[in-house]
Amino acid sequence: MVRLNPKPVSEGAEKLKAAALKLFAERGVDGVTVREIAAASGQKNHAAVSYYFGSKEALIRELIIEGARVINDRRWKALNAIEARDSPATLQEIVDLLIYPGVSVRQVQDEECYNRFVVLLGMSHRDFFMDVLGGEYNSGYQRCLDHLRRFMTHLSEAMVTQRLLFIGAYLGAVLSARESLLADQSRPHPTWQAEETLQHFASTVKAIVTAPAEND
Amino acid sequence: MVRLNPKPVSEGAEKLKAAALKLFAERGVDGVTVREIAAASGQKNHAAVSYYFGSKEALIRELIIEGARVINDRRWKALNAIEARDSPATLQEIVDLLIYPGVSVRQVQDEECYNRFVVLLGMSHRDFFMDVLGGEYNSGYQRCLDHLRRFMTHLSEAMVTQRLLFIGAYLGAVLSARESLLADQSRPHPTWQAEETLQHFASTVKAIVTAPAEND
DNA sequence: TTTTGTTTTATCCTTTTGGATAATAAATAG
DNA sequence: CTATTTATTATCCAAAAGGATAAAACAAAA
Repeated sequence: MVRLNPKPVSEGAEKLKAAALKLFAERGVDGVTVREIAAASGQKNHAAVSYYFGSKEALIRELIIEGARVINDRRWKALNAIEARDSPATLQEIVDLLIYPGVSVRQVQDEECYNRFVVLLGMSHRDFFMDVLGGEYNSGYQRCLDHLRRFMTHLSEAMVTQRLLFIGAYLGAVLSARESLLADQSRPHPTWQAEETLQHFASTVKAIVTAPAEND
Repeated sequence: MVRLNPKPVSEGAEKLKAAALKLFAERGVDGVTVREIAAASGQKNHAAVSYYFGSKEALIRELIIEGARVINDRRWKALNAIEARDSPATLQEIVDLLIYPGVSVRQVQDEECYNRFVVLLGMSHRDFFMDVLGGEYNSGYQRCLDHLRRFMTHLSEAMVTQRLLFIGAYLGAVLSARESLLADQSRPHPTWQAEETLQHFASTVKAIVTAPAEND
């Protein structure tokens, strides 16, 4: 029977979401069938997706929102704390807030997938992705960008806009690449687990923010 | 009749390739059907893809190689000229060689698509993509990276490796984003056509290369 | 135990997919 | 002009797709 009020809080639904996120991150939503998702989650039948989520698209929608909400909440909490104190936010703090909330999005110790999933989806289904994300779940990111502007007063407004877009692309690309390397079992990538790698990345993001204008 | 020796040098094949590249760049190879490709190229029938290329996969293969060859040739020619002279390559020159050969890959004044196509494919079908690309068509890029190393003597070997990967991700992401913005007719993006934008981007790439180590 | 609600399983259905084939049309030899 | 190659078109096909349904298995409350 098709459920009128899908209740995704259950073990089966969670397994399904984890399996779907992993496969979507690896191959994109169009490269994965609901049959594969069901099989990867241990189900013998693909009707499980319809049962728990109504449709493949609804499942994708839920995965987007779930991760975005986690990341957004982390940014909001941290920014509220920073803004409540006396001293202004440092560049390091803001860059960290761009990077770290997007790491380990799912609390369970699954393989990290969310950034690859989101980057791939944002490229191949931009309209759908933007529609699902809405303005709501992106507000923490926007708050970070507002802070970043304070560190780019040496640039024209047009250049600031461009550079913020550069930074957004950089974030998604590197966090996705990191996930790919961590997921790659064929070769060991010891350093990519390390905290220093993310700090190294952060230092290059800061370099983009503070790079001079070069108006020649 | 099915051709034994497909000869893709023809007007029909070129139209097909242009249409396919555009669609693949927008939605990924799994999100586009051969029927859509044929229709977008003006063909009334999807058999055109089989006729000219043998299969959808063979068409994708050809698109990868064609663009990679163009980019690689540009890098080789420029690097040969630089290395033939007395003075060593400057950082600006090498960064330009990372960026500009990937711009306007198809000589015809089509919409630019190659970077989106390649980034999407590299994420969703990494093994296939790497297999098609082989070591051959990537040699110019590797030569650029070898030059870049000369400008990163302030970093440990592990950090250099990481930073080169950061740069690769950054290049693909920004050039892809640029293509998306240029293709977006819904809103005007005047500055993204401009040469200064690519130079602005180059200055941020240089900032990543030269950023200090921050070993604390 | 019986009843009720939830989850899994086994099928079924319609549409779409990539590919194949054969017939036709167009172009280019000879 | 005729013959032959090249290109297009109209169908056909088997496999795979997302989704729907109903029966069966399971769990929990009465």
